[in-house]
Amino acid sequence: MRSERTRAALLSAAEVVFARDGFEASRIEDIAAEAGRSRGAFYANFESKTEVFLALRSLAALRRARELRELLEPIEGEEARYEALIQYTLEQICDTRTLLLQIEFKLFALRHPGMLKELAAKHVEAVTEINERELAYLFDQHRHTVDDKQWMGMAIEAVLEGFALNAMFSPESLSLERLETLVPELLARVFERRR
Amino acid sequence: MRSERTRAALLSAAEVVFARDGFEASRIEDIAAEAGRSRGAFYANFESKTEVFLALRSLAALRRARELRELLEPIEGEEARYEALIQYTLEQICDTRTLLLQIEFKLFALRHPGMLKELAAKHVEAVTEINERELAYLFDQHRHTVDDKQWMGMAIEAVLEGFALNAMFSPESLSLERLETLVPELLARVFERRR
Amino acid sequence: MRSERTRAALLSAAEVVFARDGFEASRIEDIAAEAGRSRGAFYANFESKTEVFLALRSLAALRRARELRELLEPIEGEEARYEALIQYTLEQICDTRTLLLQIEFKLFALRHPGMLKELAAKHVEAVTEINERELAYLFDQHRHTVDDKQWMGMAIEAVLEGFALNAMFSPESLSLERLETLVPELLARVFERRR
Amino acid sequence: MRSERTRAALLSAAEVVFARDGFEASRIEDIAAEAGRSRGAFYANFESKTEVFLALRSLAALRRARELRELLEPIEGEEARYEALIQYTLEQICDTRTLLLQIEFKLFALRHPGMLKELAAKHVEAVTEINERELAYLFDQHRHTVDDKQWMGMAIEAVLEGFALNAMFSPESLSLERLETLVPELLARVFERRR
DNA sequence: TATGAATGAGAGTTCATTCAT
DNA sequence: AATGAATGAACTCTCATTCAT
Repeated sequence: MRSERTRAALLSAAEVVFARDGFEASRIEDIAAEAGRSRGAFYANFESKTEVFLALRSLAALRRARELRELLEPIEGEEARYEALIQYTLEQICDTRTLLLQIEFKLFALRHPGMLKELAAKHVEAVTEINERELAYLFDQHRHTVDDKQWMGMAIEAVLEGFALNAMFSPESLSLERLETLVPELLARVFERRR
Repeated sequence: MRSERTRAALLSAAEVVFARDGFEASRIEDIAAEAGRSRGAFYANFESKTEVFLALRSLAALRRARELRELLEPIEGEEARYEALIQYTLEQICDTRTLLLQIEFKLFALRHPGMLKELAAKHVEAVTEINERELAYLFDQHRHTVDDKQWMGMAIEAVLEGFALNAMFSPESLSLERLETLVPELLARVFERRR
Repeated sequence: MRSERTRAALLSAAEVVFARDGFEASRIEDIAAEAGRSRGAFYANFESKTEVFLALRSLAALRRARELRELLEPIEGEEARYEALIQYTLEQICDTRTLLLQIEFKLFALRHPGMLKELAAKHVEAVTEINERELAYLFDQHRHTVDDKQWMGMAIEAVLEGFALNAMFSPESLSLERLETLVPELLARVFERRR
Repeated sequence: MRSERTRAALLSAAEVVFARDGFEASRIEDIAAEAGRSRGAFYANFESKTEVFLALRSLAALRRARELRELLEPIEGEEARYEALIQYTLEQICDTRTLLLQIEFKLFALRHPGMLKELAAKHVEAVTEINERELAYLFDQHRHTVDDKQWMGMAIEAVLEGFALNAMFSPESLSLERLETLVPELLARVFERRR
């Protein structure tokens, strides 16, 4: 269907523009232009600026779940899987667009108290579900409760977002090499692993 | 002088409003109202929204340096000082307003490429200077270079900002108690300390 | 196309408002209202107040050239043509809107030194081109150089603008009848004609 | 008195600023600064922006009358006086500030219909009075009525203003030398003199 | 479904004017 | 009389959204 492709193009464009300019400063016109479409096409596919922004988040969660599954499924052995997971997480730090969008998303939620509870719940659920479904077998089932998985997921995001933001802000101080040794160490602490 | 008080009131109000609404969504009118002043008073004291925002950052850096000095000066013994420093840093995570403002500031810099280099340099310098002047004697002088102090400072900010943002976003997942044990552990890693 | 009509309506309205209120005192809102459109329609068609103002000038020059051609083409004989030209020029003095706009335009140029050179050059070129193309055959080709045509064109404008402004200011002192005898005499001097 | 000097300084500054920027675009702050005074000093001496602007006109008329008297009184012989008068008038074309201010004044009057009648009457009266008192004996008393003197005065202003404006706008087309031959010729026509 | 002209609320900013000092 | 901080109305311009096509 024509509109399916248009919708996808707009979402993709929105991702670029929101990450680049921030939610507030992003203009519908720029998103439409980035997608090679018109303002009208935007409003034929989405209710509002807010709607696309939030739609983007759901997609990102789905994408991450799929990526993780595809990555870990073929790997044998808990240790190897753990290594792959850490590696994947570390790589995420380079996906600045997604991380920036995620920071933006959380700031947005914070600034719209009416939506905060719902947005946070949905987000945490998505994160935890990934952990639960994709990663459950990585952990000693007795050591980690559902509750553990929740805060661990959020803690990983906290580390990723914090370092991504600051590395973008001052690549001189936080070089990629530094991150490559530092971030895995911190993540290991979160997972309560000794390396 | 009247204007001295007005300027201070406006800065204080700007801090509240910028943290609450974000830089882009903040309206001069709201800042003025929060300060009990008029829009005109704002423009008599500041060139633009951007100017106050950046002025706020300089003040925050100064404030942090002063606080740290006042905290550590009277404390005797390296270990006690380190404990106090970690404690102070942990407490900062509760100063959500300042942390939110700092995230906002870094996003702002990222989105104004023309200013990024300068803003980042100034910020890193401030952070490093704090480390240099206030914290130098805390560390084994031979183990840490100036370069170390730079990235360590930024890494601490990364951790603080990441966790502050996510704790605000989802206090259910990242409760204060959790942070109180987790964050010091991570900071210890950054300082390469065993606890 | 809708926008074609809107643009024309806005230009027409701008002419009225600029002449009535002056460039500086003219409000976009008034121009839009005069055209029966909204402020937004204005900015969809023009970059700024300045842009419309200058666009108006180009149009006026074109209009004048066309009017002159249409007037003089069908007339046979140099003397008859000269009479018609003087008549046309005299009639222009009643087109107070255009003259007021022209004064306003020259003041604008004077007060924007960065644009002055360019605006003046373009204006003089337009005036001279009219003289060159439409009026060349009216003059003894050996007596008038291109340079002559330049200053003559500007001198005519000087007389028209000066008298139009003062006649509007004080119609009691400078009545239309007075102008009808005085202005042609002065123009004759400019053209170095005896009547 | 202190305030006398302040008032004079402000008037003088206003002349500069109004001529340079036009009435609408002129800012009280600029006038005060040009006079080395504060906004408050301005409002201690004048009611409003409009008031100074109009006050300036009265002063200019007085100044011109005095200048003319001082110029012509010592000259013997009608012909010599006429020459001096023409010379004086021609020189006025170089006093662009005054002429610009005069154009601005007439435009202002035109755009404030409520004041137009009164302003025009006062202005024409001033011009005519100069002619009447200072210049009466220059003319053949039987040839020129009061009415004549009125329109002649205004016609001279029309020529001066028109040429001054256009010479400033495009000095390339209307050079000072050209004006020096052209303007006296036109003025002679106005005075119905053969040269 | 898609276009893009048009809307209009609302933003940042300016500045004539007021007023406490 | 003079200062200059403060006011607030009014301005230009932006942009999410609507709507005729």
